[in-house]
Amino acid sequence: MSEIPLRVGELAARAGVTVRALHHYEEVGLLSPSRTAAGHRRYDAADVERLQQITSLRALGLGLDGVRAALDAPDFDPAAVVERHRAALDAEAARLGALAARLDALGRLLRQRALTGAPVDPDAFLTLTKAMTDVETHYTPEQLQQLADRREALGADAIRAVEAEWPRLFEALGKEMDAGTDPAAPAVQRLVDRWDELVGMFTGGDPGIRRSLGTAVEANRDGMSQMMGLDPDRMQALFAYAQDARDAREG
Amino acid sequence: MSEIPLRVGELAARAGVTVRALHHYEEVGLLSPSRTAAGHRRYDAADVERLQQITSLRALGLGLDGVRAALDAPDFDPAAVVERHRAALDAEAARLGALAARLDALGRLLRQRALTGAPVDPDAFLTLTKAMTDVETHYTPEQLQQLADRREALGADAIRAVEAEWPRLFEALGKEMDAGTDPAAPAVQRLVDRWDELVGMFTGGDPGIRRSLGTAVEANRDGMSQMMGLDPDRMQALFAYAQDARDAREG
DNA sequence: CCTTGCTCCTCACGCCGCGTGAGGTCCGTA
DNA sequence: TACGGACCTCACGCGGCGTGAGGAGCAAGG
Repeated sequence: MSEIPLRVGELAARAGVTVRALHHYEEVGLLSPSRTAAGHRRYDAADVERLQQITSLRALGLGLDGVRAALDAPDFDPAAVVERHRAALDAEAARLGALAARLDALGRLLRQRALTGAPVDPDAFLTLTKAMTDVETHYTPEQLQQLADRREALGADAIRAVEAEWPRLFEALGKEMDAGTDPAAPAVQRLVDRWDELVGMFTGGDPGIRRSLGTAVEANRDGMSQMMGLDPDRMQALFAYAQDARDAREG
Repeated sequence: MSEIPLRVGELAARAGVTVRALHHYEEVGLLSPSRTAAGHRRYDAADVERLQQITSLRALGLGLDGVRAALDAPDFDPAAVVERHRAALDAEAARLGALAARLDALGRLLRQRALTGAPVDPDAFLTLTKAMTDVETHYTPEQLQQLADRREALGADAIRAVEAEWPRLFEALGKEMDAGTDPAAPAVQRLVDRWDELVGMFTGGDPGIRRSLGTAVEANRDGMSQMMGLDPDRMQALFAYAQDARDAREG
């Protein structure tokens, strides 16, 4: 525990910061050590303590301005600082969460295409990505939040199960359609019921979200078919067939 | 749906980006429109499409380098890009989470001091902050993660309840100590049992974490007493009294 | 044809928290 | 006195634009 003032390198090593950072703190007027005659910096005990405070506040994620405010302002409300900063953190976390959601969705789509053997070349990737961001524009921020909540509530396993089921469902329904089965037939009805059930898991039964989903599909058939790994025309036909089945059910 | 090439301002408005951004994309070689004789930029349909791809990829959180890689590299693996980027996002989220945990802990301490009427002047704030970061150095990253998990498992309400209980517990135990009650007395035993119970909620019963907590307290009595809103000497005395009670229980 | 008012152009600095040299000086020890 | 290491001061770089400054093009009205 030497009491003699420290030189930059020594202080840097002890405090776990770089020499450059110490220089920088001095440049911005955060920490101003005394100098020797030759101009070498000397950090005394007070400087060391101030540096510790600086690093502590920095560890909270405060910017150097915030640190200066906390250290130099005589009137400053710690609780308010913590709260404001916490709010900023939350906002940032939300932003990251949104990005993560997008990436996850994209990852799901890529996995799906891998499952169905669809090509995943760069072009498809770009189309897919664009389709995804397009779709987002059809939901309000609140709805997107609801969707995220819904996914979290369902859990990753359930989502993966649904992902795996979709292509099979499409294929099965496509076979019935190709075979010319009556949309009112029980086999078709079961498939379409399951379809609606899966969609229901996704929408959480919210009619607003359902409507938005509808308009999103309407507005971007090509993108949606990309997302489903189907040919646009075939998707169109499948949707119509499923709608016939629903009409037959109700009427 | 005009098919004529767009001017910067128009494209910017439609695509939801700024003119400066379009200039920038051109500077870094991402999007190079043709020019009129006078040097004004003209964006044709291909340029518009490329911009859409750029904004889509940017919306995933990719940097401009990443965007260029995705758009210009003929061989590039979408899944790998998504996965790598997702991993980076997770790391960032973890960093934010750590910050949030620190801020929450600090917020708890500030609330606690407000409860007990202890002063929350800037100095106390700084000491507190420093004590917190000091304490962290006594835990391994794994242990810190465990503690975070534990807090999440307990939930905010339980934590708040515990927070409110601590000062009362200290006060009650302090009264017994001041009154000279035998540490083996049932009243004291009950209080110390509750003490250990609360600590157990925090540590999750992990002996490693308990040891680290012990060394942290040992190493920084002043800081810890700050965190508890007690005088260091009184904290010391309370700890000794509680230990006497534990010894009496076992022996 | 000229003016007006808008859009466009090209520099070029600023931000945030340092990292990373380059080129030169000082310090402690042999 | 010589040497190796620690120190010094510039000064640019990063990422993704924001924000002027200062000037020229463009469509429409007078």
